[in-house]
Amino acid sequence: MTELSTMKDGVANQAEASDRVLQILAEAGRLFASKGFEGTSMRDIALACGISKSLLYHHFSNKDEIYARVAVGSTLELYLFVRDRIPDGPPSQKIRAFMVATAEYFRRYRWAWIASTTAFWNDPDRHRHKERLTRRDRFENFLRGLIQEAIDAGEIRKVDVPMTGRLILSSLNWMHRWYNPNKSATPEQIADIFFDMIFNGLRSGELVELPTAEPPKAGRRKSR
Amino acid sequence: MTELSTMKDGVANQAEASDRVLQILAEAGRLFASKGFEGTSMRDIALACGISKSLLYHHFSNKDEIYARVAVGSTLELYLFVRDRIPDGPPSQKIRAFMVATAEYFRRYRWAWIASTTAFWNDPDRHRHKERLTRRDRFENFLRGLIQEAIDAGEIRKVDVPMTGRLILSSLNWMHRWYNPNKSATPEQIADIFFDMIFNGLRSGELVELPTAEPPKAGRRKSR
DNA sequence: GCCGGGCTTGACCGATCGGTCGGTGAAAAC
DNA sequence: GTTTTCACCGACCGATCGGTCAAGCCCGGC
Repeated sequence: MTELSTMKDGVANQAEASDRVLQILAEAGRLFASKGFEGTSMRDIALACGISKSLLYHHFSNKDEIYARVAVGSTLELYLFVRDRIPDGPPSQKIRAFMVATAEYFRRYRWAWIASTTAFWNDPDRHRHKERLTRRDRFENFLRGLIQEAIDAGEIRKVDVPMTGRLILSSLNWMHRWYNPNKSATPEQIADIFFDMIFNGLRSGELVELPTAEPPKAGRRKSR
Repeated sequence: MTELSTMKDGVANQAEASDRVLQILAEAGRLFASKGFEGTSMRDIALACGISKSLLYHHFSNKDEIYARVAVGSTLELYLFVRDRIPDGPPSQKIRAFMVATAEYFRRYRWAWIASTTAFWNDPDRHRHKERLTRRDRFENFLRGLIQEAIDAGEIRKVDVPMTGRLILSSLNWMHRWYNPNKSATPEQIADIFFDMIFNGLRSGELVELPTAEPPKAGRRKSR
């Protein structure tokens, strides 16, 4: 039921869906995330929802559509979710906000996130696969824009932009494999730690402001 | 056939296996990696090998055993493979070597790597799951040891060791999702770039040697 | 009363799943 | 020359897969 409520208020294009549909999407997402698409049967989903298998076909035309609503339907939302949480300010802090917002999305829509980032990454459905890539590209290009912005502003050095984006996204995308909601920090805190490590580096040594650089931002390190 | 030869000379505990067994493991690994465990049928594997389905059961007792030989059987080897490629020298360079060696393993045993890091990550088989976790822990603890070593030597600042390990492994573990063998750099080169980003940081600014630090190592950045 | 229309169901379908079985043919062992 | 061994195959099994269908159930409007 917690899945249900968090999904309702977050994923915009599913706002008008009935409770039953939201329940099915929540349970299906959880199952897809834990057992994969092929490993999850329609009977499994029906059993988890406490309904008959036939009812699934009353609300959805087939298994693919359920998956599409779970995984594909929320990929666009990720971009919108994150974009709306980027504050005005120095570009490097926008990157930090990008990472924290992505982590928040992961925490709130965990099963949909896992299903969309792990299962079906080589989708046999050509059209849907293409659409997912388009949405994914929009999300990644947004990050690359922030990185380029930070380079232009002189806040980060002239690194390879796509490669930097991949490093940042890797740290976030892999989180679901080791994150334990009962232990350690929140996803947002973890994203903040990763930003610090990637931005400031692990290396010991004094950091000295460049004369041309903008005024110092929050969270700067002065070595140990 | 290339899969076959690379697998034969690399994965030690499969050295005595017949060509047919190696062929099955290679094709099965490729299929598991692209379609997942549940999404790959025994008929698929047999067809890919150009043999009958019955022959699979002549060489393996069941589908699980094939998966175990593909994924679990090579996880220990990853640790040994990487350990043997860590040179003597400054701890930070050991970390770099760790990343490069892991990337080399990824390049050479790509399908086994993908199968072991993606499919079946919540294994219904309790015993095998536990064994995989043990092997995985050994690999990760080895990295954490290197990180602690670098901290003790004063080469990297006092960061959270497990979290640092997760950041480094994330960058490597996610590589299979975007790496294109026909384009861009080799996995080893990518690992080197990631090490530079994580070790030196993205941040602009002059780095000044600490007086107590050891003599400079290769690859140091002197700002932009 | 009763009637129409969504929500819900169990029985059922053809296809495919992992796995088994008896048998073949050729080389190795005796 | 006979027997044993072994890689290999086609036919087949029960179970489960995704999906269909006709028929009930429930409930507000008449």
